[in-house]
Amino acid sequence: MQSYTEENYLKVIYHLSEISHPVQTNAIADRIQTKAASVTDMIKKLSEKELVHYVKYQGVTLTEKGKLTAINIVRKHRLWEVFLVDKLNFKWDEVHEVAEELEHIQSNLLIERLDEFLDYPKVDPHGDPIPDKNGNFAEMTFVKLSKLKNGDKGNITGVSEHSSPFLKHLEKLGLTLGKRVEVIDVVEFDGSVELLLEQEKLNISREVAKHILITKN
Amino acid sequence: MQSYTEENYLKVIYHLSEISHPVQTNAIADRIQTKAASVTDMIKKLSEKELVHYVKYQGVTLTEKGKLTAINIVRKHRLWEVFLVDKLNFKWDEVHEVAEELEHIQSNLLIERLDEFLDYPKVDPHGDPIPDKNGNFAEMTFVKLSKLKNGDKGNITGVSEHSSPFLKHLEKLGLTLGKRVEVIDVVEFDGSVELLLEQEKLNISREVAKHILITKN
DNA sequence: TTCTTAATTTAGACAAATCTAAAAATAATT
DNA sequence: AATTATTTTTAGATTTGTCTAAATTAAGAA
Ligand SMILES: [Mn+2]
Ligand SMILES: [Mn+2]
Ligand SMILES: [Mn+2]
Ligand SMILES: [Mn+2]
Repeated sequence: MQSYTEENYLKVIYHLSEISHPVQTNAIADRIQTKAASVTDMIKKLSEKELVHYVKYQGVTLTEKGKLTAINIVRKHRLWEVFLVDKLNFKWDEVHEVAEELEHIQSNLLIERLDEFLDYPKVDPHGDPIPDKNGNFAEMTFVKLSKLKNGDKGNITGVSEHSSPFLKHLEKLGLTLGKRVEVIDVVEFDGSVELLLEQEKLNISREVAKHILITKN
Repeated sequence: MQSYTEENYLKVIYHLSEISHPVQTNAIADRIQTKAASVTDMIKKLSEKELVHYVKYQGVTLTEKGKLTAINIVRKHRLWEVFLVDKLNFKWDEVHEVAEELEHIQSNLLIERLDEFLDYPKVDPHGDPIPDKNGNFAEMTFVKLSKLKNGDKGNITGVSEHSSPFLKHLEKLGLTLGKRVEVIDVVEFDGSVELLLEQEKLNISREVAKHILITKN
């Protein structure tokens, strides 16, 4: 059994592992809003417990045990987010903070029943895949909207930025999960994207386009 | 904002206040599974924050602020218990431990939405009243089954013991919330109670009868 | 390769919550 | 009222997670 804090470290290391191997001390410190010295202390503790593999001055990688623990926290986080949106009518920009707390509730029965109650959802409100109880993900294949060419079509199936301002912005533009879009033009000058959304023309900045994930078809 | 631990102390002091005024150090220590010395330390801290009124060697009472905080935790605890039973099919003896964790989740929006989702329940799975968001309880008027006389009739509307073995025992006997019972005889020898439950005769020990709460009618 | 900068770790301290053992205050008995 | 027993508080230590400041290592530039 891990503490609330240890769980947060494992989850952050898990997410950062998708970007760099091994995960560096400062990267963790930034994410967790703490100082590098604190991270080093915690890393040593996680290493003692064989949840991470640690090489001094190099960084950490999750052990199999650590990875499974982290994935389970991600599973809980995402299931709770689905619950908040589907059952309690939260907006997709309101769920993350609460899920950060709920993900630490310790009860396997609770999470299995919640999964069942939600009818075994495969993705969370931001399009992120929900691992099953064994830690297996359904493979997702999306591409950044900013990578699409003129004439490319597809559906919005995810976002790579979860901040409330960004999500609210998308909501206002009507760019929500499941919506079908077609790229009309990529403006050469600033990289902004002209697109067609339900018969309406729309222009979004390159910065926004980068964080919208599309499944082409 | 109070810590997880402070919240637990406030809740325990609140419950113990129904028994004794002021609440003594050892009573708290017993409930919270800690030592008297630790309780004294925490009491001082809560006193600093003006959540309790503390007189050395006498004990503590909740201030208005402390009482409201405690009631809010009780509200959350009981709403979560309703959720677990009504929506996730937990048994009434399985909810308490999980609710002990869920009650500390910090989000007013969450708890108001949960209340709405559950259709504003007035009592929890053990018959305990759920305070509204202002801390007001619906007045409950029940009497211990052990206090009933021959011929008295009423409905089971609560239990004063929440342990899993006790609740499972009641479940097995069919003595669940809402059931109508009639006292046929109170056995003089051991105080056990003969009662009628759905045309069936049933004998329960005095110890069990003490913890079943009845609304007479 | 040597110097400089950046990243990381160590050393020592601190706040929160707990504990044990000892001291002090209150309550109960003789 | 004096003695004994119980309850409560203090003193000092411990664990977890954090911090600042200083020392160390690694990486980058000249
Ligand atoms: Mn999230
Ligand atoms: Mn999400
Ligand atoms: Mn309970
Ligand atoms: Mn209850």
